[in-house]
Amino acid sequence: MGNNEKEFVKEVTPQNVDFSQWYLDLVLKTELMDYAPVKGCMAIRPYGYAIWENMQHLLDKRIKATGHKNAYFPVFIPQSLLEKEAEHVEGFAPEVALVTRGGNEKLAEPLVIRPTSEAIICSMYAKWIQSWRDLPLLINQWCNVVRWEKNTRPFLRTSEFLWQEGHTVHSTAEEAEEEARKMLDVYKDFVENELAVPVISGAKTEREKFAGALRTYTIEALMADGKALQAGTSHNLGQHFAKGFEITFLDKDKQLKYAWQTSWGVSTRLIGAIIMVHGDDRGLKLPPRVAPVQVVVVPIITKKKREEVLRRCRELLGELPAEVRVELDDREGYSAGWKFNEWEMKGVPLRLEVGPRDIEAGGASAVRRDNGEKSFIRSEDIPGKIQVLLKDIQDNLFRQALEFRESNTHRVNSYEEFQQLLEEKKGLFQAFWCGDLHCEEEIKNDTKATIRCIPFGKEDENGPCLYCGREGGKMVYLARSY
RNA sequence: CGGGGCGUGGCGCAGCUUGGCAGCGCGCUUGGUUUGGGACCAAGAGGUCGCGGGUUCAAAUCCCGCCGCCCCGACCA
Repeated sequence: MGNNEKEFVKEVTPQNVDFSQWYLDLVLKTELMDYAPVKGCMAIRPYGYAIWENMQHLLDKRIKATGHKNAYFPVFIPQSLLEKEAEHVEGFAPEVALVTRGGNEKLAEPLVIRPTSEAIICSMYAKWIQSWRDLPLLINQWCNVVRWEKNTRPFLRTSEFLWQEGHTVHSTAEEAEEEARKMLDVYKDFVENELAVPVISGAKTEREKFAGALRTYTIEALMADGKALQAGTSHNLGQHFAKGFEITFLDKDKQLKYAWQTSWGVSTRLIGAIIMVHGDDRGLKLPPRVAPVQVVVVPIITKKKREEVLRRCRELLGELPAEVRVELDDREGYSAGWKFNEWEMKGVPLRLEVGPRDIEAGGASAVRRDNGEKSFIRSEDIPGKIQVLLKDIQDNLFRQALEFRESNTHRVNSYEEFQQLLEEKKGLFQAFWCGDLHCEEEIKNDTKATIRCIPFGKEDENGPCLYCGREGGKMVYLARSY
């Protein structure tokens, strides 16, 4: 190990110098993305897309395991459809992209490029649902959406992004509520166990909820710079859209009723979360479960032992369990040291070094990305040990992120204390809030911090409102956020 | 949309004040020597200086306009 971190990573700004620049340097240098010629749009490069594909696979399994089926709806939404739910159109109007021409002809009605698909999907659901027997209807879609953003950042906020959106219809309010909560739990399980990102789940305030929803639930994560990130949302839409789109069904009691709905989504933003939760000055640290390359084998080639080393490396690939994503870096012209730094920057969880000395000793050297620990593994132990190490790295990343979050969560009792700590320490803040919109807005105006969520399981804890001091306030988490 | 900063080979920058052959480092290509924490030598390739006007014998450099990107705010997955 060298004595100076900077020797290892060139051209990536250190986090403590400029976190934002660190992030931007990293996404470009590691070839996760590149800027495209359209404002706020990016090309997701193969290395970045591979992370998304792994995430898709793992989440899609969970979505299907909870009874949902995938489908696809059009990217174009007739403008009039978007306008059928008042709050919804008001919320999204400022950021819709509109198509007014098709070929050489002006369109009779402009088409909105979907910012989210409630409108187009509800218009279809209205046709598909007549009876209680048609319910629940549980559909998910993987697609792109477009929101004309002013302030964009790779993965965190882009004009176009990839996501999944679930849209379900139920016959009772209770069932819709249960669904919205269940899918939030699915997200929490997915994000914590696959991405190793700890999240706090809870409800959004009225002010922060989705345009058109009855209630919005959220999972919130804390980034390494002390800012919070909304990592996923699940909405109980109530009957708002059902009424706007005439989604009705004849119930068992022979009454015609409006249906109850939910929608829920996570996006490529989660890639940003992985970067900002786990990364360090040497680059990305990808959780093994979603890393495109879990193990990189780096041959230490010397002139005399060149063929022997390469042969042993190729053998090793065949000995590893088939499910391990492994890559042999046998590129010529790059020194071993250069490759070490490159793969560390790209966040590969585990590196196996195979050189003459390792072969001599009957094994390979393993180096973990999460903590830099180096160990020698005998050849016969490699297949089993690799799996153990990857599991341990995954767990360790989660543990470290959780510890970071806990040591950066502060309980505050006064507004002055809150404002002071917010400047000094950043992070998440626990406090009480009376529920008044006025207090919520004043806090935001004063501090730039928002109420991230009203956490589940803390309903019994009550106290004086952070802002107005009124007793009986609910426990909330506050933070500055992305 | 307001405030600030920046646009010069792929990347990072110098040159601009005081107009006069478009440079440096890294990367890239080829050949050779190397390879246990970002190797070395040699020979090469690569630029409408963000875009459009203007001033001038002459513009990366001066003037006007526009565009893009980044940072900080208002709005948001």
